[in-house]
Amino acid sequence: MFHPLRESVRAAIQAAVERQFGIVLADVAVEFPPNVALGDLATPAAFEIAKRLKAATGEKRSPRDIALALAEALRAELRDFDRIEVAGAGYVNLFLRRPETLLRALDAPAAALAPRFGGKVIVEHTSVNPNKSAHIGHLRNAALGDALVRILRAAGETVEVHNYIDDTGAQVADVVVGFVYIEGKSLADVEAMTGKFDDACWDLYARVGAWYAEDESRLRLRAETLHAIERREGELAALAEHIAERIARCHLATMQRLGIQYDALPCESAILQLNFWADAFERLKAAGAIVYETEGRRAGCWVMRADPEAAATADDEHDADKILVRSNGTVNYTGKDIAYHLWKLGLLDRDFHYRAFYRYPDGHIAWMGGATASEADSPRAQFGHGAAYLNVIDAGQSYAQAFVKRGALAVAPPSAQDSIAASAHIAYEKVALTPASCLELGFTLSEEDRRRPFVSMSGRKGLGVKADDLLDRLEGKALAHVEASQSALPEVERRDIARKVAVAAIRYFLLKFARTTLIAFDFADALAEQGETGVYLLYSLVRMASIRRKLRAAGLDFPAPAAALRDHLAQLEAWLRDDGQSANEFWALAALALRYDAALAEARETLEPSVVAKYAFQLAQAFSAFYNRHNIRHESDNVRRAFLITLASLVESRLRAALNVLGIDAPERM
RNA sequence: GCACCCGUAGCUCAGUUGGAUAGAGCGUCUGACUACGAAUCAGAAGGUCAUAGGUUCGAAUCCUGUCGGGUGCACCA
Repeated sequence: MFHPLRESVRAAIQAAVERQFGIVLADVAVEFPPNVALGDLATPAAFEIAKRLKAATGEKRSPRDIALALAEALRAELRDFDRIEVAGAGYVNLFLRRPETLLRALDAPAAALAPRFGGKVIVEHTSVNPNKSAHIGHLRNAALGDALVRILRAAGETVEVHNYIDDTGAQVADVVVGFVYIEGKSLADVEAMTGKFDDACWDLYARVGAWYAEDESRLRLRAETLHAIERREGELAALAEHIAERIARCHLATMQRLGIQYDALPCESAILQLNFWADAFERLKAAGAIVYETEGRRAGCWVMRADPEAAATADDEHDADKILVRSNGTVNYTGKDIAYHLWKLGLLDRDFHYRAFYRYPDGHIAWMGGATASEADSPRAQFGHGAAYLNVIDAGQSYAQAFVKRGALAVAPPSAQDSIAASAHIAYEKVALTPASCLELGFTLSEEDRRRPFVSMSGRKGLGVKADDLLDRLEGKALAHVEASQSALPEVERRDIARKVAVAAIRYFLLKFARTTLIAFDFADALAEQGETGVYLLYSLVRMASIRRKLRAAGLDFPAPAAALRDHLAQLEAWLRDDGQSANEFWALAALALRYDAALAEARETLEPSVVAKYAFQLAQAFSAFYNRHNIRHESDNVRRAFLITLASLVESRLRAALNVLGIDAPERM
């Protein structure tokens, strides 16, 4: 509710300022005061106006004087407010009509935002190399990406979710090498393997790393395997395909445990076979985005020029320009990535062939984008052609991602420039391990590593926290709680509750940090059930559910019918009024709940899910305090009880909406 | 060499486009359960916002320098 309100206040201020002072304020700060006793919205615009007036006309007018005039103008303009006051040196504070606002909000949706992107947004996330188990770092990527998808959808956007499968890379080749040259297995042997395949590959991949280190000439086998995979020849290629598909399925299953689904799984092998690059190459050349080097050490290469500023910083060691086509005529990774992104935006004439790869319990299908048409299973699958893309990729790829965007902008027609400009690399820092976590995992650390604040995970060393293992531990912990507190429930239900608690715990843990904050993973923190955790959030909703059950058992309504309150406006007014000393706790709670849409809007604007995570925790905290101070069930005054129920159900609806956007689902009990 | 990210309470982190008294969680200390479930709540102690300048009516936030930590700048993927 506060989002549109804020926008209308912003517009009113701009209009009033232009009319009264002849100043056009492009950005007007309309903020939430520190507490509701200072108003529901406030603007420090008078300070800015004073500065601009002085600069333009030399007229010196005090901010407070300007604020008084502005407040007067706003009073005539804005009708939702009870009063508009000037405070301090020049703040204009706006106070809502509390009873009316509360009653009106009961019928309103949690959020109603206008789409920001001009069409379908393609969000790519997860994109784990399909050669071993997913670990906690991959989980951060997926949790961020999925939350972003949910935020965008809640904000009215159309979203398509992609998970890129790099099925032809060195990492898959390494596992092939391990199976064939270390374990002496054939394709049939590998196909016959039972047990958790991704974990077997996890261990094998670490062994391959050590095996190469023993004798570096063995790296030749990787190169040979990579070539075989690229040519799609022989058993090595078939084995690679088997591994990649099987591990991709493992990853989808892991993510499914968290409730994360995908629409399309474009494969790198298809991009190569269908020769997306050929189209992209022509377009980039035609657009003048790349040039052919005829001299110097990069003679024979096609490169994308760095912008002039960056070019000036080039030295002997580092060129600023980016090579896309090597002197032997082959395209490199960045070039392929540009081609892939031109496809995402519908700027290539080629397309994948789709087959149903993974069916979710709810019937949703993840379509694999491959090179060959198969059966008739994909006639309606239509992917790509996005108006914009958002890539959830770790911050280490910022440099390459910048070139991808430049390539897309260079090729896109004028009509698509704006939406592509809105496309972005959603960069995030990785998850590292605290030295204590490494020791807990059974790894021995060097003296140097032991002293570091954190240690990077390494698939090659087998050092990392596997996603499924962590989820298992979380579920086990939650189950122990549930068995103690809900012993009457059947086991199926207890397990379902434990699963929901585990998902809430891990998702909140990964989303409460801002994207650019490096997470030093610590088992104690991740497994915590107290304090700022997903478990705490669930507990708030479980308490509401409990209240609802008790009230209904007593024949009372939850939520209370709004009609029960409409006839008692004076009473409501009294309950919601500040006491003169401090802000009113009821109104503070209601106003916080009504800021849900503002939090959602900010998260969408900044593409930062932690905004919603922090908001949800704050709201849950405020509700817990309210819960402890006021006993709803034992309230004997019918009207007051209806009032308390109304507040609780308002908080419940916004808290549930916030958790939904974070991918957290609350059980009825826990 | 250049670019990007980070430095805020003992620890882990938030901090609304520059605004009102810098906030949470954990940990420490003091209290509150025969319960609308204590996986909770109330309270206390704890900060020179790395550092030195600058801009501004106003700076944790913007600019510059310095220090410390991380990452990137391959004819690798």
